[in-house]
Amino acid sequence: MDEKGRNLKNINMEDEMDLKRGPWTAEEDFKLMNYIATHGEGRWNSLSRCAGLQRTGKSCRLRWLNYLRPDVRRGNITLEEQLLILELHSRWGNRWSKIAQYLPGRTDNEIKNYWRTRVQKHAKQLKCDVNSQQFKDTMKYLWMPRLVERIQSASASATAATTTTTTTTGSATTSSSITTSNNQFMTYDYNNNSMGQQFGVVNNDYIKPENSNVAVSPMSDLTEYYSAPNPYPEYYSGQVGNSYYPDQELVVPQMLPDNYFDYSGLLDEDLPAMQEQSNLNWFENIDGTTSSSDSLWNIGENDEDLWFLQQQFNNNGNF
DNA sequence: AATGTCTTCAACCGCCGCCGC
DNA sequence: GGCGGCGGCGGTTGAAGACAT
Repeated sequence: MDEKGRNLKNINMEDEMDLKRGPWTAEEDFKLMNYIATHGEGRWNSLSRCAGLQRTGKSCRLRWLNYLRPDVRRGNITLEEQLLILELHSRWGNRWSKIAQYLPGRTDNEIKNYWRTRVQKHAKQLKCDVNSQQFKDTMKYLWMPRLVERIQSASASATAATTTTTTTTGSATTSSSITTSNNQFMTYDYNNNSMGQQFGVVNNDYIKPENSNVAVSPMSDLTEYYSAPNPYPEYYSGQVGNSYYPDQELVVPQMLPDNYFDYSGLLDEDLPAMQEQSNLNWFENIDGTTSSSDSLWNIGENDEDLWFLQQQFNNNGNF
């Protein structure tokens, strides 16, 4: 019986199938992990039977992919991840699995939950439809730039932070490049209020994305690579069993492979034309003063944020 | 402390596409 | 082409914990 009160729902059995539903027990988890460690994953229905689990194949698959996989990553969604989710959702909509491909260790289910609990909540509070153009603009012109600011703010206080802001005179292009501790990098174009195409993975010490005059050097700990405690850490550390990856210790990778991401599909060709540049000054407070980075709030996370969003939403609804 | 309400997220459901027969 | 099994995906649910009153 764990802290989540598992077993409580297991009283529901399908009459003729005798299949178990509800929360998984620790015993079931270990059966599933052991079986996959020995035989690998896939063929979920037969896997379930062979492993002695009275679960549907789907249930086994879901439990493995969303919870037991050694590389699954839980915990708070970081600012960078929030930014990425907002950006990718603006491109692809509710294609959670596709979005999840670009957030290593995050599951489609988790991203979907994040969207529903955080993003949709604010749409509701703003009394507008989450799919409305107005709310999309709010995200694009308010939420995302603020996130970028907050990321920069965090990086400014971090040792050896390398977030870079650059201004190109003449074209008035202002952009920011952010490199995260797990080697993701992304750029944000304030002119277009878009992350554009320039995000991917840093493969070496320095990177200068194409079409950008921003040189980015690696940074340390812009965001802590959050590695939530695995439910069965001793299992994956090799103390209990280690046959899933026979040749190596099972640990949650702290550094992802250089080619972990495949951003090849991220083309902007099909994106709608960028909207006209916002007249808003992102760095200006309601009272006209300029925000210091330190005082920037985690947009969307508290009442103050909501008040600000509502003010901007009401006053600049046409952006 | 008790109760009610809200939030979170693991798990389920139904649909769809793919594949082998 | 039809059928059934399976895996994958997005939508939804509901229990448990957090928070408010």
